[in-house]
Amino acid sequence: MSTEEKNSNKEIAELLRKVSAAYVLKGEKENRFRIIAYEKAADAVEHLSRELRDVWQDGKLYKVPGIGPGIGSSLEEYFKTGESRHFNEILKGIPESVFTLMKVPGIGPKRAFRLVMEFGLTEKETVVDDLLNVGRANKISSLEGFGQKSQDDIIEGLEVYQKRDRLVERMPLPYALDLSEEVIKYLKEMTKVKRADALGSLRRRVATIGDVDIAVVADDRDSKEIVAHFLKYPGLRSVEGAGDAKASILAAGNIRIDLRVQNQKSYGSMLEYFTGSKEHNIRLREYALKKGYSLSEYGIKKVKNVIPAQAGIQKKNGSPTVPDGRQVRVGDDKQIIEFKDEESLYSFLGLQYIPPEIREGTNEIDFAKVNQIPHPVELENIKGDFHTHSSYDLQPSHDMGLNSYSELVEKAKSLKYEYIGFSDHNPKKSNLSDEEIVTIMKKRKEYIDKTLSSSDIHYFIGLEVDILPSGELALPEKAFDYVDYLIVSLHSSFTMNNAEMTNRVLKALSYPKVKIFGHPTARLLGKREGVELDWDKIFSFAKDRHIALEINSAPPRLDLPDTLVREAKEAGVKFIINTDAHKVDHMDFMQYGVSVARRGWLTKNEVINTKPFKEIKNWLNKT
DNA sequence: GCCGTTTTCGGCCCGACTGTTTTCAGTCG
Repeated sequence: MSTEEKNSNKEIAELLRKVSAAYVLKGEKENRFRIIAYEKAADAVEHLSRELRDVWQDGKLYKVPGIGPGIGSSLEEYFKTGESRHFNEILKGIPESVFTLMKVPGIGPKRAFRLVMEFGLTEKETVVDDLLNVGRANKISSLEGFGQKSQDDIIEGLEVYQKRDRLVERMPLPYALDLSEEVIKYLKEMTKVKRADALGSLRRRVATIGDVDIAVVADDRDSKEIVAHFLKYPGLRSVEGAGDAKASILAAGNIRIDLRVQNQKSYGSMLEYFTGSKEHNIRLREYALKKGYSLSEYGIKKVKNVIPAQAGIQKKNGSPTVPDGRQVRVGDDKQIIEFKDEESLYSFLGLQYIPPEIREGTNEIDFAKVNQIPHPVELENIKGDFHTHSSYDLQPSHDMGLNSYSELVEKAKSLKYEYIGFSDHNPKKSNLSDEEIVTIMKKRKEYIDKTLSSSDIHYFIGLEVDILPSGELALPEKAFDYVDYLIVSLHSSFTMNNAEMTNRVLKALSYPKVKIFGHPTARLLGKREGVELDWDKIFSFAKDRHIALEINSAPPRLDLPDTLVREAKEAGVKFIINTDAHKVDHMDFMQYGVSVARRGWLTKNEVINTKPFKEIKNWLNKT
């Protein structure tokens, strides 16, 4: 994960943050908004779903929000020549070791610069150790503006950094959800806990989770007791910090868990605020400010002339209801308006309710203003699963499943599905002749049809076929007669360049009966980055040929990633949400794929396996 | 330095905590 290739988005975001920090050092006051601008640009680059360099080459650099003429021209120069004179000028005189120290908790740009300069710690490789030595020799506390406590905190921060350096992995969503449910269950052992929710990235169902945020509703007077209970959580490894109404601990695996206790009256604002994302909150506050409201985790304050939103506004706390469109002088009314749920908060601001999954600060607020937030697909809409692996032995190229076709069918029935598709891996090509493979496939079809002849659920016979490096399929075409559909996916040779990989995939998608592109980026969360593809080409091909992009629900995959899902949706592509189950229990993973779809703004209309059996048959026959 | 169904100029999110402080600076989420 620590790849910092030249011109990667990660590297560029880091560069922009360095420039931002440099402006802090040059003068935080006069550069205040420039600093924010660079930070915003860095965020935007970091969250981009494709390489900024490619965006630049497509001539769309200035379409990236946060990149304007100033930063943009510097970046162009950087792409062309490998450096930017402007960035160099700003960064001049700031040793690299300063930026290393800034990664230590509790050390920001100013302290980092000060410490590096005071003690001459210009070696980037050793600066953490060097500063630790200086601190242990009791030399920091005598600096002006530092004291004993500062020195202790810095030493502690350095030690944490050293330990945590290699452990900053984020965990896949499903594991974090399990952990949060366990903690919530533990908290609810106390009857004074009226309600507990997992917030933050967990509630937004982000594919990987850094730390677990949990909020609790309780009376104010009970909060201390609840915090104390939390600090006795059996999975606790250490206490990071604890106050009256909040605390954070490290659980096994160095997972940070934050707890906050709040009363019911203002819980809506709390939920919104700690659900985030940070970008969503900033945009929501900017939007509120334009309407004359200041937003915080406690509620809303009026700050100036108020033009209320169109939809009738009900003021809480006895404030007068303001008729539509009338401008009202509120003066210095500092009263805070509280919201017990999020619906009333968004509605107060004249916004449609925004589901947590899409609160990412893209353009959800613009959509909510005009009531255009689509109704997201739900788990209950799913009518079948097309990616399941059975224990039928067709000498497959990869892992077999653990359960029989009949058992998969039973599970599908228990999930109230209308249909199920079987997609074992293709027979291993290197061990078998084409004729042998055809025979195996024929026998398999006969076996399935015989075994399930009296089944009261519809089934489809499919196969998951490897895309060979050449783009050919690892299945002879004569065997296609024995399947209803094919899933094609990448299982090897992941490191081709973009153009080669794109051609490879397009060729694979051109074969008859190919209806699904399985786990399209082939990423493995925390282990392997996704492949490079020209997504525009893939999307338009898939759309024209009625090929569905898979959203693979398996916890380590969650692939296609949500940002690409949204782009594909805008390109008119259809999707299918599958589990890639290798045993019946895995079929319960469907909820995670649905979360990815929701984060990609999908409604059920764009998800093929929400359609009834008849439509599925039509789709399978479309070419 | 960026940005605009209230602006091409005049704005730019909000609050907590902590420490070294006589009113604030730095860091964090």
